[in-house]
Amino acid sequence: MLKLFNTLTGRQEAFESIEPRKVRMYVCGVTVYDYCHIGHARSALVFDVLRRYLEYSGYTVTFVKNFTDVDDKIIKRANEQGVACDAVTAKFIQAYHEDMGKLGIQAATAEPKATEHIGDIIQLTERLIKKGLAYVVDGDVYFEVSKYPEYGRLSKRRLDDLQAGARVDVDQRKHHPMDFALWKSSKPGEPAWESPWGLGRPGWHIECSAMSIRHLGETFDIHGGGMDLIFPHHENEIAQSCGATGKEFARYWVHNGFVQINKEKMSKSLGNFFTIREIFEKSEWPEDITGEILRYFLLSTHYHGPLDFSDQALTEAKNALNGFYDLFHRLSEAGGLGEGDDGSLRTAVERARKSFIQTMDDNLKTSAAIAALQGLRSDVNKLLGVGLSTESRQAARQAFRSLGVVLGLFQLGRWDFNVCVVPKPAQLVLNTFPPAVTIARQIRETEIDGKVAQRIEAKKRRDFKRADEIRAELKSLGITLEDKPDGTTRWKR
RNA sequence: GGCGCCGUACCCAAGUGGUAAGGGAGCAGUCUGCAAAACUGCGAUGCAGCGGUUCGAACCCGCUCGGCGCCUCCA
Repeated sequence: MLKLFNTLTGRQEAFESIEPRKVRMYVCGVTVYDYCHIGHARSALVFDVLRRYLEYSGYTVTFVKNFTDVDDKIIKRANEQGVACDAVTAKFIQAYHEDMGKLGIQAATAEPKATEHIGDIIQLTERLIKKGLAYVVDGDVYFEVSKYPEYGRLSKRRLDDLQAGARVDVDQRKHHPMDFALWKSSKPGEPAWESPWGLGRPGWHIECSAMSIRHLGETFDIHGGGMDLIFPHHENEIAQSCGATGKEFARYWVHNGFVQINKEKMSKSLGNFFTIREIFEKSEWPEDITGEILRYFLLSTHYHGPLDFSDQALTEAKNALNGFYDLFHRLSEAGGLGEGDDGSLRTAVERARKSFIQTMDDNLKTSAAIAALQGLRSDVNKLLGVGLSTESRQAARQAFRSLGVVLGLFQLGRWDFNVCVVPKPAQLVLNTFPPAVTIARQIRETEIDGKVAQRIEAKKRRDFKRADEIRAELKSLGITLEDKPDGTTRWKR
């Protein structure tokens, strides 16, 4: 039974879906005016994993993630670059899909854009005005916070407290400093739509209410986003939606913690952010490996806490992952026969699976779930030392694959994590290159394999000096060699 | 000022009242021409600090300290 920390109640609660075996969830995506950084990646990944785990647990998940494609920052960016707003948003929506795709983040069931829901937004705004929860001033529409008595229940704030901390430059036309715009009249040159209040565009918060209600209904199961969205964004969504419908909006509110650099929140204003594509560009590893490293890193901490990003952290993730892929490679190789203990394997797999489920059920403790997989890795390595049947080796690999898919890990093929075997000299005529690798990688791997073959020859002549030179040369290029007992050599990055 | 998150070994990180998992790094050993991998062993008498509750606390309560965040756009 899955338990989730619900920001609304401040407690961890057993998750029960409204409809049996079905989950409807909404996650706030990004405002598309720039490339995404790792903070965005973390949020996207956390909810990607939540979705995967719900599906693993047998739910059918309707997962909606929006794009905010009308906003001050977009307008500013478009003006700076002298292009239309929709050129900016189209570019960064595509970039979003590219970047998140590299991280193995699955597309949502629906990915609506604010501009596609102007009608819904206007309708919802009218509904709020009719109910007396919103008022019109000079073509702007504001939500009147004091008319929603429960305002502050998500962020645990009281209007009085907020008022005390409110800044000086409050718009005097507002009834209360915390009143927020549902509809903004537009200046010339800005994107604008016809509305009962004149030409204008939606405020930020209203779009999520309109889109979630449209795609998921007035009450749905899970609403997620980064912790910085709790106030005011999600607070305002609740006020609008519940105000308009008179029903509960989302039942479980899930928020992820920040990615930090040197203990500080990663943010544009501090300039301490790394974009996802920047990391891929700078990575010394190929794209699919870098993606898995990032995923492993981002999941190595519980989603609710802060996570410090650093080169060292990435290296540690890579090292930890190496151990898994080394094992997968061993599992794929022939040999290792002997007095196999296939029953012990089944026991180990079952133990790992139980532990994995138990920790994931406990508010998605991915760090502990990974620990369960590490335990299985250790168990399988030991069993392999004794010997396992071909069937058991396949079953072991399959166990890692099937649990790993929940985290989006361990799906790469036996060759793809840069573990390759150069055959014995007699077999050198055989081409063993994997078909999936890129041309660039093939060329580099060809060179490596040439060196390795030279070294095997040197070893045959018992010219260990030459053999060690080649090893050192490759080591300086980040290539590690492993001589296997059967005379073949395995290399990896 | 209000609200919230976090604080466990060199690093990451479990544990949520019964006497500190796991991984990475490091060191030592087995193996190896040498390495690598794997395996074995070592590694916090202590869980930010101080009090309290308890037979017993990293876990519960109180206070304090430290880091971060939100209250303005922010994943």
